[in-house]
Amino acid sequence: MPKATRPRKDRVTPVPVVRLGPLEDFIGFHLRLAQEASFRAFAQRVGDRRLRPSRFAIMALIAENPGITQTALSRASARDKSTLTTALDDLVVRGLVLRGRAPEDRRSYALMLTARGRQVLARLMTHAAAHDRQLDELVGPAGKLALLRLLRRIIGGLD
Amino acid sequence: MPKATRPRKDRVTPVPVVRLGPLEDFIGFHLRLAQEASFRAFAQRVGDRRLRPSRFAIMALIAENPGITQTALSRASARDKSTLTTALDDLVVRGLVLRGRAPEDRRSYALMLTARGRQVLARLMTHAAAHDRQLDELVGPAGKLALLRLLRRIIGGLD
DNA sequence: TATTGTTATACTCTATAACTATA
DNA sequence: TATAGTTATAGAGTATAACAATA
Repeated sequence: MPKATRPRKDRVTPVPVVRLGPLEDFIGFHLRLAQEASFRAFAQRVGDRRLRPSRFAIMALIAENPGITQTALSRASARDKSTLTTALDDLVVRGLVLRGRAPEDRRSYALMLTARGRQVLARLMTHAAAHDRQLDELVGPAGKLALLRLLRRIIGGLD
Repeated sequence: MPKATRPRKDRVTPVPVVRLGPLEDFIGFHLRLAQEASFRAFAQRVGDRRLRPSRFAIMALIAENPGITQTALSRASARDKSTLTTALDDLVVRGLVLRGRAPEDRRSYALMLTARGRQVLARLMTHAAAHDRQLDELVGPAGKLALLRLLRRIIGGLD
């Protein structure tokens, strides 16, 4: 370990950090950094650039709610319906999602996963589970429950 | 209230909700929703589309670390340096940030706020404080401490 | 050789408004 | 009139790679 003998730089501050000032105590700032870090770690785990967390969430929601309409899905994922159109176009073209017409209301679509979509989702789900286990380990079992509870309060309270 | 007499639709499920399935327990999914909700609420509070949370964070970090370089700032905000270039170009053009050459290393810039930048930041800071108070109320005083601690673990653990 | 910052480029995500087709 | 979804369009945000200046 040759690095062990490297002389430390003289510093006024103990570490070469940036002072956060008021940001230090802002929940919003930390939410952004944590979400960003989580996003990156998940994307890196999956590898495929075209299967990012947002696509994973869409597919998971369709799998859990077969026949869901695009509008319902857009509400659940907090996105405008036009945003969903683009994402679903991509998933349909790639043979992962099926847009079936809903017979009872011919304005809307009934979304479903294809067989291939279910396979891909299963693979993503193992990555997501592993990713979430990594997060669990960082915060501990009690921390996970507390964190989810606190995040849900924020999500529900800022409607 | 004429709606009071509207007959309820027969539903198998008690409310027209979307089932989250495994997402229900994923930290990453809730981080995204919470960050999104917080982002929106802050942006709405500020009004100005060109002063979003990311710009606010940049300005706050410069104010707290006058003379900071772009690279140091990019690390603190977890963005590539090329991303910072664009954002700083905008802030400089608008007269909020000053790029001064650092005499000791002429490759880098020493960033500072202009007088106008300090004024704008002060205004943003009051919005941010109000926004954070709103979040505080949602999670409670003990919840805030717990939440910050948990988020820091995630941020620090996913390097 | 390595680092700071810029530029060129491209891709994703997002939303608004106007549109269509149905209801 | 109202709703589901599409399209056209635009704007942020992000990153990679190649580059010039400096160390």
